[in-house]
Amino acid sequence: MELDGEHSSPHPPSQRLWATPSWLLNQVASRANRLVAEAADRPGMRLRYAILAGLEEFGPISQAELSRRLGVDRGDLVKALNELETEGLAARSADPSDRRRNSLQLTPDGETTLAGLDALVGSAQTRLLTPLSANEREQLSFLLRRLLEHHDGYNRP
Amino acid sequence: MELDGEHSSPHPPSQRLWATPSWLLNQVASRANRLVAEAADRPGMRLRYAILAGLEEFGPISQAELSRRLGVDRGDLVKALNELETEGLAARSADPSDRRRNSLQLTPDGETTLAGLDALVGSAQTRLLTPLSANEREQLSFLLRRLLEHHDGYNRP
DNA sequence: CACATGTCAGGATCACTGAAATAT
DNA sequence: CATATTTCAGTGGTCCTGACATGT
Repeated sequence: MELDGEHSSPHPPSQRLWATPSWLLNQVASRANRLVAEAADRPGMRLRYAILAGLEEFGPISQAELSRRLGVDRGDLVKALNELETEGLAARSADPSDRRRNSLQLTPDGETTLAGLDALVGSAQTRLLTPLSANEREQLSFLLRRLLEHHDGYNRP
Repeated sequence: MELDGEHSSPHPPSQRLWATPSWLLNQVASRANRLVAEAADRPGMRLRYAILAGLEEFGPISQAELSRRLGVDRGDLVKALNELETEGLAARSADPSDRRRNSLQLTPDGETTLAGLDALVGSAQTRLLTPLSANEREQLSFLLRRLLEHHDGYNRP
């Protein structure tokens, strides 16, 4: 017996979950991550892109500072930077003014890689936001930024 | 030397990341998860809550159907149900019309547990959405639901 | 036979904790 | 001494893949 009616109905999600923003956020974030992952078919793209973008934008910066501004864990940053450094996309050098710190910088190869990633990530965004109008996309980003500002960004105080 | 100016500036995030919705989504989802986790100081809360809420709402249902409607992995559902069953919050029984299926149901204990979780999760939501007006909260949920509907919900076709 | 279901094993990313060594 | 930075080891949750036995 097939009982078709039970599993052919396409969508009915849980009203309770449908009404809780944190659930919606996680579900949508999950879809977004899938889109980014399949655009650049390499793992760990989110963190890599964030680091490269941050390095380009913030110039020479220490790891702790970068960690705070990106809202990324310091330990995870270490691992990612090890990879990026061996691939020649980022460089660590000693900070003369504070010998605890590494001074991080983007390499030329890192710049070009970042440019390529920009395109990939951008295409994933447009695919993610397909059902929304330009106004609605701006609204969404605006609201998310407001939330992020309030629950301020840093991992470790 | 303190170099105060470098790490006392509160916020400056990356403009590039600040402009990509998928990044914002992940960051906000992360904050939301932290709030839920510390409201109910037990791990694995998101999945447990989703299952209990789904069971109450969908009545007797098979695991595969529940997995689809919640957008949750089938394998992870098995593990979580094992726990919920040993704790007496959910019950598996044989579906007479299709002997492959388990018929899942909430126990009375599961109902009361769900009610308690509702309060905890709810308080986490209000804390998450603090900076937004009622209108804006509805807007946010609306937009997220639209995105979720478009990139439809199911894990496995 | 093809297909659905429940189950299990394992990998990969991500967020997080705790601690150590070094420097301020 | 207290604090900050880098680094490492490890945990747990979520997502995903592949496989298997069982039933339709």
